[in-house]
This record gives sequence, structure tokens and C-alpha cells, in this order.
Amino acid sequence: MNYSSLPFNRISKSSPSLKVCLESVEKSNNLKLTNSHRVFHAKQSLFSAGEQFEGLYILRSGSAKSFITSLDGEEHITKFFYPGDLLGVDGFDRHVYMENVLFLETSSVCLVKESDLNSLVKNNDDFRNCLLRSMSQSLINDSAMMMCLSAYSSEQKVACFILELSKRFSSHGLCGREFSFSMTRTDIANNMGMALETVSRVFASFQQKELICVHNRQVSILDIDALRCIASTDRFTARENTNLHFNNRNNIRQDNCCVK
Amino acid sequence: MNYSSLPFNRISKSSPSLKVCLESVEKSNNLKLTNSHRVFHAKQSLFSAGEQFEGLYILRSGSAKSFITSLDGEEHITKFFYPGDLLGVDGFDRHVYMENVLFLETSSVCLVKESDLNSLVKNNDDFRNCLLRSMSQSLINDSAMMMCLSAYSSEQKVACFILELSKRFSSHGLCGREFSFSMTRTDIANNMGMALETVSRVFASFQQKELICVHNRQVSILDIDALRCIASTDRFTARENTNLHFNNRNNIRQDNCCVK
DNA sequence: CGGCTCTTTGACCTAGTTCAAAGCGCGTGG
DNA sequence: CCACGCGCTTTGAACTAGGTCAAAGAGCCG
Repeated sequence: MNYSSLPFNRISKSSPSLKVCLESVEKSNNLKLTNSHRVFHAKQSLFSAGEQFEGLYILRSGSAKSFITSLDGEEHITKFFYPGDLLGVDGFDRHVYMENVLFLETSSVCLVKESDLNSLVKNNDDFRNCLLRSMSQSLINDSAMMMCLSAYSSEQKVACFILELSKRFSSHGLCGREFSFSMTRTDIANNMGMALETVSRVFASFQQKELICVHNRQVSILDIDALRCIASTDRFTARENTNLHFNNRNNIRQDNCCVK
Repeated sequence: MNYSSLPFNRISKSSPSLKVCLESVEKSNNLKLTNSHRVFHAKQSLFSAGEQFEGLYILRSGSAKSFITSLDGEEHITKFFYPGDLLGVDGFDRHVYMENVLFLETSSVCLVKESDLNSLVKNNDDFRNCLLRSMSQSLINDSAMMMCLSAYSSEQKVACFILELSKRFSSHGLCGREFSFSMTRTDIANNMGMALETVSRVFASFQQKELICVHNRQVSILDIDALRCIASTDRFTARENTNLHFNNRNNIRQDNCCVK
């Protein structure tokens, strides 16, 4: 997939992409980012909590997850990253990265070194706005995520997760109706604050209701409106049509499924 | 309480306060913030989601809460604010505030208008760094909060909540061992993703174990190490000494309590 | 004093976790 | 090319932490 063919103007207006911003900066200014591109493979680490802050990374392709570790060693996945996303913003505060980042698949990143960063933020209006807007957006997303974690039922959580992924993919010009995710069920469960068994059961339940179709990590959305409805329905209404443990008796599977 | 007497140097190094930063900027530059101070009372609104972005607010005294509303009208409190905190950063993205802010008690804020903001970020290194660090810090806090919401038991959540408040108060030069909070049990429950009854029960349980002492909204911490231990203990260990519903039979109350 | 909101406490109940075991897909090495 | 092993996923059955419902107390203010 060639990203340069995407309608970036529209995207950069609705949700700023530093990647795009940088590309324009790179062309018009004397900034050289050519040596700062690197490729990583699945399970490789970009940086770990405690490491010296070296600058921001922009994910160019692939995907990654960030996680923090509690005092007792438990890990929590805070976010999944897709092309255009910014990595390492948590390092501004103490000049030390506060999160760990692992790649989920073969990916490439571009480093904006701290030195370049300072002058960019200072002198380049576009870049500065992009950065502030991107951080602002992250804070808003965090709020939504917190609400999701604290108040949503399992079905709502999974519906939100799928819809969010769909949104991500389509905003990058990919198909938002049919895609495959790069994280495991365990990752999803950890990120959404539920047990992996529950994730599995909700997927099965959604499939049984013909809202989605899942094979391994390939998903296709069959009824996006129903998903949106579940995601935005309060718990009392949602409860009526929910019985995770017992509604998957008459297995509906590969048969009526659109992906093969 | 006169904030100007606080040891701000130390604070601004460990965790940047835009308030302090602004004060120095105000003195050394030609910036006028004198007309931008306003006082609000409990339950008054600073701004609501959807309103035009006018700039950032710095809380000078008092306290506030921010909340977002889900599609079905449910509210979720995303954060509580104390003096020195920054309000309105969520407006950078779309030039519209994305959250609602209500004051919990009589408070005063200082508005940094958008016009001033731009030149400050552009030209004032201290301010720019303060802002970036503050936003970075918020993102880190959000991560911690998400982990808390998604993986912690009720006791862990409440322990974290109390410890966080304690940290906040002592970082502002107030007593971190004995303070009163300005939010209701319902607010705490909403923010921490639990039922208000559970909050009440955990408080009772902590009091019964002589970790804290609560009267209405006045708390004093009796055993901060034990609280820290609870907050950082994994669920398996924590479970052994937990039985919220039945361990408050022999009521221990005002008798052995340090606040009267 | 009456009415209000907030908080506590009790009793019950269920959504989702935990534990256990089997199934599946995929890469590796023989 | 098959067999084995390993990591991931699914499914079942039992259990429990915490939510929900209900009712009573407590503080506060006009």
C-alpha cells in the first residue's frame, strides 16, 4: 500500500498527522530526516520505560503497543499504534520514556531527534500545531478510554474496540469493514480490562448474532450499525439481549460467513 | 493559605506548574494577565463540551472536576483538578472544548487567551517546556489511571485514590496526612469505576483496619505504608484479607480516631 | 422543623473471572 | 512431507467480587 496516494489533505485537517506534517517540513526546510528511519520486527522493542528520551517517533507502517508496569510487575497495555501515530510523547516530562513500546509486526518508524524537535516546535507553526493537536487528541482519546474501562459492559467494550480499529483502518485509506488485527486476544483483553476468555466469548457471541465474522485475527464487520448501537447503549438495555455463556449452542460458523 | 509562600522552585523542577511559569513570564515580559482572573463557586461551570476554545485556564485555588458524556447520556468524571492544574488542553485539537468542567468549591482561575498562548508557546522557552511537560505528564497519569481502572480491585482503587489526593495536597505545601476532599462519594465512585456503595464500604473497611480515619469528607491517613502496600499488591495477595461485606461488624468509630 | 442531598448498611444477585481442558494453526526439524 | 511442540484460542463449569436494590441514618440549610 502506497501511503503517498492517500488523500492527506482531508485527513490532516480532521485529525493532524505529524507524519504528513513532517514530510512537508522536510521538503520546504533544510531538515534532514533521511537517516532516522528504522525498521523493526514483531516483538522487538522501540524503547523501554526509564530509557533516556531521544525524541519522538512517528510510526510509518506496521503496528505497535505501549504498556506500563505496575509496582507488582503486572503489565497494562495502554494503547495500540498505527501508521501516522506518535510514539514517545510521554518522554517530554522527565526526559525519560515512561512507557514500553513493542512492535506487533514488521514496522518502520522515523525518529525526530530532540534537537530537531526543539527548533521545529519553536519555528514551524504547522509542526507545532500538529504536535499540540496530536497530544490534545490523545488526551481526549484517553478520556473516552477511561469511560469505556470504568463503565462499559464486556459487549460494549469489544464493540468499541472493533469500531475503533475500523475507524483507524479506514482513516488510513484501508478497508474499515474487513481487516485483520495484529494483537492477540490476551492483548485485547489486557487493554480493555477484561479476561481473555471473555473477549473470546464476546467475539463468539457477536459472530453468532451475525454482527461480525472472525477467523483468527481476520475480522469483517457485517452489521456496523448494530455494533454502534451496542457500543452506545446503556447497560440496562444491553442486558436484555445478553447471555454470553449459553447463546452459542447452535454453532453458526464458517457457513454463513463472508470471509474465507 | 498564601500560595506565594510555597517552595515553588522545587515543585517546578519535579513537576512543572504553568501557574508559576506564568507568574515569572508576566513579570519579565509585557504580558498582561491581570484582567483574566475569575472566581467561581461550587457547581458552576467553567466551560462545556462543544464550546468554542478560548484558551487555557490555570486553576489558582479551589478544585474542579471534568467529565465527558457518552452517547447514551451517561457521564464519566475523567479528572479532578487542584491549584496549578491546567484546564482546557482538550480544546487544542478542534478549537472546541471536548470536556465539561464544574467547580467543586469556590475557586479562582486565570485565563491564558488563545492569542497570548500562541506567542507564549512560540517565543517563551520556559512556557513552552512547561506546557509540553504538563501535557506529557497528563498522558502518563492517564495511563496509570487506565491501568487502575482496568486491573485493580476496589480496595486498590480506593487506596490509589487516597494516596493520589495525599500526594496532590502535599505537593502544594498542604498536609498530605490530613485533608478533606471536595467531591462526593458518587463522584469518587464514578471516577474510579465502581459503585458508590462499594466506595463507602471500602472506606469503612480501611477505617476498621485503622489505615485511615474518615468523617464525612475529612480524611486522615493513619498508616500510609499499609495503603501503599494495598495499592501495589496484586489481586491474589490482596484477596486474602478482603471481605468487605462482613468485616465491619464490631464497629470501630469516632472512638479511636484522630480527627474530631 | 421539614425537606433535601449525601452516606451508610444490609441482603441478594449476576456479569464476568478463574480454573481446567481441549482444540487449532503454524513453524521447525527430522 | 509429516510429526511434534508451542503459543494462541475456544469452550465448559464453578465461583466470587462487586453491582443493584432497598431502606434507614446523618448532615445541612432555609
